[in-house]
Amino acid sequence: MEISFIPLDYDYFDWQGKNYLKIIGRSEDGKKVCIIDSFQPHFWIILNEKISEKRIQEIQKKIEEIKVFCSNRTTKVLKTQFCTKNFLGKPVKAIKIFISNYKDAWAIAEKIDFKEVRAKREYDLPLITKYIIEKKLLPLSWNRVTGEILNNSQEFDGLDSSLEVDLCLKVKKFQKLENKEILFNPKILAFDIEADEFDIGKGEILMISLVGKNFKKVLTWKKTRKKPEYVEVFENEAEMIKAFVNYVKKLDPDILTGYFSDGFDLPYLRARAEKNKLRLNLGVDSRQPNFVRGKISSAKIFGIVHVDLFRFIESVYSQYLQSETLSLNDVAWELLGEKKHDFKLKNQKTLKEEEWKDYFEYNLQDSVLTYKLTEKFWPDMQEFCKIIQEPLFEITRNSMSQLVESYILHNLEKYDEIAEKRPLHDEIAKRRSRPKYEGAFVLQPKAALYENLAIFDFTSYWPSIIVTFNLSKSTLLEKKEKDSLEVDIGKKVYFSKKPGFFPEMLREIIKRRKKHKAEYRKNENPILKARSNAYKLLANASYGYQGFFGARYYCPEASAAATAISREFTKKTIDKINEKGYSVIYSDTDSIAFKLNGHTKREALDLLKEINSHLPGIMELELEDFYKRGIWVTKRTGEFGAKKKYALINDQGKLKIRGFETVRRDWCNLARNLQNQILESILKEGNEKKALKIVKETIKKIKNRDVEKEDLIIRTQLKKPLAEYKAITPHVIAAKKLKESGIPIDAGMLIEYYIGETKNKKALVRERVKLPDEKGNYDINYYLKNQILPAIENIFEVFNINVNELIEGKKQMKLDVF
DNA sequence: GTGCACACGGCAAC
DNA sequence: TCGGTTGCCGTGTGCAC
Repeated sequence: MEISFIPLDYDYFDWQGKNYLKIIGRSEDGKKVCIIDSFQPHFWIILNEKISEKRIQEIQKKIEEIKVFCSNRTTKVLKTQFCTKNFLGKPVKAIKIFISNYKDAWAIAEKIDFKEVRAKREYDLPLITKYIIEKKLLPLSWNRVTGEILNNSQEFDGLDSSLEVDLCLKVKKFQKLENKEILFNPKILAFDIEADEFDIGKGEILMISLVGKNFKKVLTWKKTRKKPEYVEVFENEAEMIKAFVNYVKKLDPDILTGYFSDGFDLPYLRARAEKNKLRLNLGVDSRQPNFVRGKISSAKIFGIVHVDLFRFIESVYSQYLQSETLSLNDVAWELLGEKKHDFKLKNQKTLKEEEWKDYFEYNLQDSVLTYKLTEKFWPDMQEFCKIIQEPLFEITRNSMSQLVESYILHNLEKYDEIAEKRPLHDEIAKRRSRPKYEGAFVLQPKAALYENLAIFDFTSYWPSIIVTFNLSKSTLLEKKEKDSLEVDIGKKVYFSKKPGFFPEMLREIIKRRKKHKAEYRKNENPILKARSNAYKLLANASYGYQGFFGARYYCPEASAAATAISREFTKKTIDKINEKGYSVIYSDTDSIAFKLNGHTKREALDLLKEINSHLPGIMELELEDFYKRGIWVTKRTGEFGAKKKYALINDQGKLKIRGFETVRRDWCNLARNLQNQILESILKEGNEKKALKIVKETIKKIKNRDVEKEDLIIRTQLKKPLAEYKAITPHVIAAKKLKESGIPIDAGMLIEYYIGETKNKKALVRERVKLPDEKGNYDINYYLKNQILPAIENIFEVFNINVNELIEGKKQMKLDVF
């Protein structure tokens, strides 16, 4: 039997003491297929260089006799092979050790104890990763698979008959179908639950919505007289949960998707199924979801890829979103232009008959949004999966640094490298306590309103430095060598000029990103965009990876060298721009803003060309944009210009605002909106007159108590459990108030409050905190002095105007007089 | 009691 | 365990005077 097959979900099992893979995917004609493949795992030991051939053979012979007994099985070494490989860029003598069961690789490695063994490696890779690297059955890629159909076979203890699939094949061989792009549209099913208690399992699940292509359903046990046609009513919670499982099985999706379903929906379903003595047998082998431990446990369902879209967005895309929170509502609004339905959750017992309809609608809409967002992110997930070569389940949950690491592991073969090991507990502790290294350069600006500006920035600064200067763990030298690169990072460090695999991989990533970006420009489709973007994200994360304490290829010297080199280039470039008759105003890391001083744009572009002709390697400076005006302000404390705070307007009238309160979510909308208007007015008009008028109107509005409460609410995130706070700040007080009113408080919650008026005018801010629902007058003085003033004071200072006087009314009187 | 410096905490820039 | 450092600024806190 021969089929075209695309792998979606990977799992493994033991049979007769050996490892087998069971991989679920689809055939070209849409059948759900499970293929079973054998796998002969191995790991490596690396030997000292001066070892004799005879001694190597002795060691091999002794290793081949090793056996371990654990968990009711015996695992043995099957064979060994002597090889010359590379490790951290250097040739090494190594022995490849094949074993019968990979789960015991660790135990076998522990039994190997010869003084000639320098290191043991690759016993700590996940089995599925190891399998994919070895056999190259890549996720989401089409393969021609030849095999034997298993139909009620005794082999593998009758595994095939327990699987709900159309076809089960025991693999003989397979081959990647190159140059054949069969379009694969996964069947997506989105779900969302509503429960009457927020704590997992504490209340009952009231309803479950399911949305697929041409499918919309809300399952409930609540009996209401009038209900929308998509609502299906069951006798009780247990029957509803059973129906949910049955629908999932019947609809047979490739992807079951939820929004924070790892942390809420699936754990809740599990808890309620247990309570009702039901099995949540969602897997194609009828297993229940497996909760893989982690900071948030990941719910894995065999044969259906459970995607928690929130986690993918959080780890991979959040930095590119404008949304102030990653709530479904905010993200859907930004990406789809749609919102959740307006519905204020309250206790179901007090819900009126007609309100249930709204509740059903609300529940359905959450699944609709999750479904649409998953469709929208599908190209991105797919491209990441293909590029990183890890299964979709892992891709959608791993952090960027893990994705970088997976990419490395799946590409080591080209360099004949043995993989480095993961750091263990003690090593991590040591790395975490390392002193910080110096970061990038930030130029102190002079506060003023400037006209006719340009900004240059370095293209992919960190990756281009790492590639150009060959900075990595494997190229770091112990001591100075002939023709090595010397970098001062507080002490002298040296890097080899012989290209290392990490910088070379990064070079390849950047090359591909360029290629796919060009392709996308010719043919704008979502797949090409996602592909180009995935390479970009991967390149950008590589700098952080080397400085990350959990990395296999951790190298703080490389990170510190990269920042040292960046400071040098940025400063040199600033000098050069100044020398050519321009005036540099500001610079942060990889960008430089300067005044044209009467030069034309053409001349500025010529300067850019000239600078580029002297930059080494793949380093490149590019034009970010030309700007009509820009404003920099002073810090509130001291008279120096503030860094990381500026606003610009380009020739097309588009604003670019950085660092100001306008873009910070922990300021009330009143202050943010006002500041935004002020900046826009000043940048557009070129003076402060109109802006001043807006300020006066706003102050009047505040004093007259005409401001809506929504605009006064301050939102601050609770970053850790309440009890851990040393400083009792206003948002901590607000969180305590919430808790007292019966709302569960968790780290990560965005706490909302406003500042109310009290008799004691000098009370601490935290003593004036009120929750949004609490009645009371807002504190006029607080909003004027602590919100409005800080937001605009420094902007007007540029024009020598004292806003404080305006607020207190002195100047206002004078102005009124004239 | 007031003024100051500093720690804590959150969030942004890159 | 689950990228990094730089920087701003409000609020709280402890100390000097």
